Amino acid sequence: MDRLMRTVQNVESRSDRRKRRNRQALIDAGYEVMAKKGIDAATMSEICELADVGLGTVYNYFASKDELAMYVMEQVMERLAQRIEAVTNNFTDPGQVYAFGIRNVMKAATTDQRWRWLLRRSEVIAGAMYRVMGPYAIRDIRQAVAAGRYHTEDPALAWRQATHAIVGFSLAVCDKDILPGKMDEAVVNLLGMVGVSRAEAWDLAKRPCPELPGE
Amino acid sequence: MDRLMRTVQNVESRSDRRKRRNRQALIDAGYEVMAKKGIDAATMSEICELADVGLGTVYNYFASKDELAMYVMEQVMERLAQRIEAVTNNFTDPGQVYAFGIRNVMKAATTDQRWRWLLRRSEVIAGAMYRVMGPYAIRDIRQAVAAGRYHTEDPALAWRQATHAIVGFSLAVCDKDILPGKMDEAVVNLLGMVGVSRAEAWDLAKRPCPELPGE
DNA sequence: ATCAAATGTGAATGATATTCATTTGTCAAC
DNA sequence: GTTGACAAATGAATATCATTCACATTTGAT
Repeated sequence: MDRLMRTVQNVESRSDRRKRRNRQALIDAGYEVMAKKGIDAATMSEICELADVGLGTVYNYFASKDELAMYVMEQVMERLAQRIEAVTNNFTDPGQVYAFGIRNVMKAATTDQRWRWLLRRSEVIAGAMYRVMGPYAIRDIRQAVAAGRYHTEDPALAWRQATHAIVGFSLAVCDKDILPGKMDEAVVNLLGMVGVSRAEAWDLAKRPCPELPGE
Repeated sequence: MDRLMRTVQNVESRSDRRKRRNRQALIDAGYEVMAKKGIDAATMSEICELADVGLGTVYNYFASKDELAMYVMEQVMERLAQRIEAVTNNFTDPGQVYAFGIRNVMKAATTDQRWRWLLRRSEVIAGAMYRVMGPYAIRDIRQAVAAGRYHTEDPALAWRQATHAIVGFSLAVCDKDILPGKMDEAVVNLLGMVGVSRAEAWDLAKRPCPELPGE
């Protein structure tokens, strides 16, 4: 009865709390270890050790190592999306919001040491980026289209392609196949994908870029 | 002495022939098995079995399973690139060559059952696509820029981003997250990335698409 | 025919994701 | 406060491969 009450009233029991703690601890530990050694080299042992749970426990929360990796990526994306959102909230030019967003995703991906290893599993990180940041990005594209700044029929499609292109660029920068200075042009290319003319895109990419709030 | 002669005269000895056969048999078997089960699920055992060589032999030719996978991908790309080249040779409109190329890469990636599993390792397939098809694609972009049809400062950068965007699109189609009918628009987006206006891009994407020669 | 070098071989190794039989913790009911 | 049934945690044991390596075979110059 009590349990039912809690469920109905959405009150968290002790075990619910522990479950939430464990789950989060595993994601955090996963992030820590995967960022340090890469997804493949990260062992479940080390992750469980760091999360301070038994080796078998992780499988009560995630079906596989890959699923854990996916949730790790999603958390990384969610946090970045919210930091970007905090800044673009005040923007007035609808064309600049998306442009600013992708600039910052690239900056994080190419600059932050912790991202580098995660990029090696492109399809996982691009998938997480699509799912988690998509709602923000697609909305931003849509608004810019409504304002007549962008021209694209299907913002979701453009975003899908953009996520992979962003990951590809970041990966190449990390591998030193592309100089980081190319970032502006990479942004211009991505803006071209949503129907912005080359000249306008360069204008957007060259504008000063406000700092993101700290983590 | 004889050996030296052969080397100098570029004549293949028996063992050279065997080596070439083995290497090729391993790549072919790798393609076969990886296409059937995916790169991760493909075992070296099964690949060696199919190639009819001992389990240890593969390591005389490739440093690791990942390196073998890379060569498998490169071969897939090389063959496709050459089939595309055979058709675009006769094109007169410099803007259409690259457009035709990416259309066909996407068609192969989304249609051919054998590609599907390979897409699951995006960064490997995108890397192979960049390296192997890059010389053709970058040349095509460059010529279209010279003709005033495309507008981009760095064709290599655009191609780098395009490879990942192509893989991302194809992956999403295989996962049924995007309808195959979206391909034209995906091509339009990619053309936007090389500075083609939306209207021109739609024109290019809608043109009839000659068939590729058979494999 | 003989030898040294190159190449092939697959049983053994090592690393680690995943499973599962047990133990431990939780909480509603009495 | 005790109990019992259920949920969750645990880590030793298992299973699966990639990779290695000691040895066998083939090659080709002499």
